[in-house]
Amino acid sequence: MNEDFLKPYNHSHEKDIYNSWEKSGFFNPGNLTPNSSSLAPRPFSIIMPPPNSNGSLHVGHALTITVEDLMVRYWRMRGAPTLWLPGADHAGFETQVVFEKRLEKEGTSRFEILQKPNGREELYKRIWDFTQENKVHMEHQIRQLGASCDWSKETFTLDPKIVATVYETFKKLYDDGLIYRDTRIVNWCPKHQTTLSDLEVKYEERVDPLYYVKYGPITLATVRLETKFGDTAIAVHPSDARYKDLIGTEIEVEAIAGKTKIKIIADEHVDPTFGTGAVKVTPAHDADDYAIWQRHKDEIDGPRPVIDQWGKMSLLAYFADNADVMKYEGLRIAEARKHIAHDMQEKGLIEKVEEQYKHNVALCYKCGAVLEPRVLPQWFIDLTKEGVKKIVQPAIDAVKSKKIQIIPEFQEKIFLHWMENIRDWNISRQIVWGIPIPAWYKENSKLGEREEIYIGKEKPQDDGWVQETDVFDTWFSSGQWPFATLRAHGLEKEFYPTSVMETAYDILFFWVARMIMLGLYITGEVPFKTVYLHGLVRDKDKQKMSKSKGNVVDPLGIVEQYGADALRMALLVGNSPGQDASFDEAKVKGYRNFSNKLWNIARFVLSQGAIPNNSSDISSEDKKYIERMQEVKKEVAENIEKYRFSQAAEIAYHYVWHEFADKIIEEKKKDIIEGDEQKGNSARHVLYVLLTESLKILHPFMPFVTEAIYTRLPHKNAEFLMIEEW
RNA sequence: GCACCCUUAGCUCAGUUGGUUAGAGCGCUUCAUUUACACUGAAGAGGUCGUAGGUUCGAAUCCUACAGGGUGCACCA
Repeated sequence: MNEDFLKPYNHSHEKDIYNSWEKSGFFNPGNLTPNSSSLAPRPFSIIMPPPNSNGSLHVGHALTITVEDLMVRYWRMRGAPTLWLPGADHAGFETQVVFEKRLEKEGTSRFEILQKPNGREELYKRIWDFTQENKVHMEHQIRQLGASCDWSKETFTLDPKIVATVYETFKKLYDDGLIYRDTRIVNWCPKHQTTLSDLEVKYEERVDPLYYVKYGPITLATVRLETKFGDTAIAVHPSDARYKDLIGTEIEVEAIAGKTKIKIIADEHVDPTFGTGAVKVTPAHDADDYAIWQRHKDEIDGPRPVIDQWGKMSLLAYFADNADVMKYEGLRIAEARKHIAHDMQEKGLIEKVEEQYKHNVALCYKCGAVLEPRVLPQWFIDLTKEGVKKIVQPAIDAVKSKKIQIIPEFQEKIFLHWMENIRDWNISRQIVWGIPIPAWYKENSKLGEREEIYIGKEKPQDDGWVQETDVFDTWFSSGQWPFATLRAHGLEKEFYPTSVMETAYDILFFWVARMIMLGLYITGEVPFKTVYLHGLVRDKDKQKMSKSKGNVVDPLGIVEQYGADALRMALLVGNSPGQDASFDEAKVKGYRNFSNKLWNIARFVLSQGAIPNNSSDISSEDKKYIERMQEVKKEVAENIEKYRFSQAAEIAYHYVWHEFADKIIEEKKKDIIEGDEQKGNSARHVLYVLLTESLKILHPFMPFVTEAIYTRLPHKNAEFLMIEEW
């Protein structure tokens, strides 16, 4: 036995194999020569979802890499010009949150740094360095998983060419009247001091007291006592008999602030069955109330903010002279609410309290802070203006007409439902880490008025222009990723639209929907023909992996222990699209054993003397074995092409272990030992053929061990199994 | 509130145009014992495919209702 063909199979040479692949240049489609199976090669391309450059890869990334590499290796062997373009995402808000945690540990904060002269530049530079470190680390990890992606095309979302494309898109949207800067009530995270899009809001059920507050002749129910200082009206349903006579009048109210007057208005959106059927209207701190004000602008005052950007009471503007109110100044919301409740109860202004009132609270999806709605000028993409469904409708049509196929199919309904109810997209973020919005405006407007705007990086000639300091929502740039990356490398013509977008279902709206909309808007074509959505990888007990639970599986630790091949198989088998999977190390171990099984098959077959071309004298029995193998190969190919990866992997696995190894080898062993020369040679031939074909069949799933064996074959068609003809 | 997904072996899950004895990994039982491979082989136990109806010659698979688990969207103070 060859000295380097030792048992058991040692996966520690995976790195060497990867290096030789990468050095060969065959990850780059420009270096591939079409093989004979590719009579009419259609390009196959995948843009890798760029991992966030703010940490390490998790098992979900490993699944992404596995599934994509499987397709890429398969199509490469089929002779298609195959491009897999890797990248990394600066991941604006998310990265800044991670970095701010680090600053917290250092005993400082982003706000402290921003106070310094050039603080913004310093902070940006530090986060830049942080992401570049992570990026290098992640690239290394992606290699360890065996990803046959074209590193020469690697792209970062902040590369100058990408930023230039993002600016062009923004300008075009603006020129088409699809971008506006306007004052709206938006989601504000008081911890991280930025607005968030509607998608970045998570709702959580909380139990809070519901206060029934006396407003003169009316009693109304509210949780948010502390916003009462920003009330500008009371609203009731127009047909509510209880309040009919009061509608349109001003009532006098005894309150903490002393005697005040407040107007009663009628609005269809008030539910007469809730509470007392009357609702206080606080346009500055509630989205619904803001909407009510917009419908009654002529009758009542607009937003009267009494809570500041840090979530503290800010009453100076309206109550400077009122000591009874000013004593709450600077208190946090929760604290203020308690004090106010106490004081109002003392004054007999609270009729009753429903202590166990269940309601949903809006939280920041990333840090869990309670969001405070605020009225602020922000940049929006108009996705709803009547007759301007320039962006949304083509995306809906593309999916409905199956120009884009979504796998699994049920996700299509979820996609369409969201798209059909889409709202305008707030793309401005008040953070430093991101692509600056290239705009200037004149600060001469009041709430609700449009101001003069100039789009461009350079300051306009005349005076009075203020530069925008907001940056884009990360998803605005990553939403352009397929065409932006291909353009940056001059590959749009050859590879756009891409073949498959493979990612987790939890970013269907965040990312996939935006890519479809922006891709169609800019290029007129879909960005990809198929969307394959994999499920989330949970831990052994079906729990979501998280650092705080301490159940995060490090995929690279698994790779070190069992090999990337084993991890890949474990992630693939039993995994179906759109369905969450749980990660079990025992399963990985099982497929590690399979690597060893394959290795030993090869050791045996090669030790018998490999006969590759035996044109004559193959027994009819052996011919059947080859035919059977061809069937299996076809089945595996069909399943891969239909995106049934689990099936494909299982068929390949079952064939190689339980048919080839367990049955055929045992049979042929007898022929070699007991049979005559002809029978023996026929057996040697069929074993060698089945071995080489098994290597091909398994290569997309288990690239390392198959390549390691291929290297040791006495007869080869190609330099690498990776570029063998399927 | 609306929608979607899941419910199959002890555990985690496959099972895609409805069709013979329902599969995989791990676990379990018995046997084999130095073999290409113990990271092994052979044999086996274990399933009313959530419940109740329906369609059909035939249902884990299609339809309806219900129950339990989960997710998304919306949200009325």
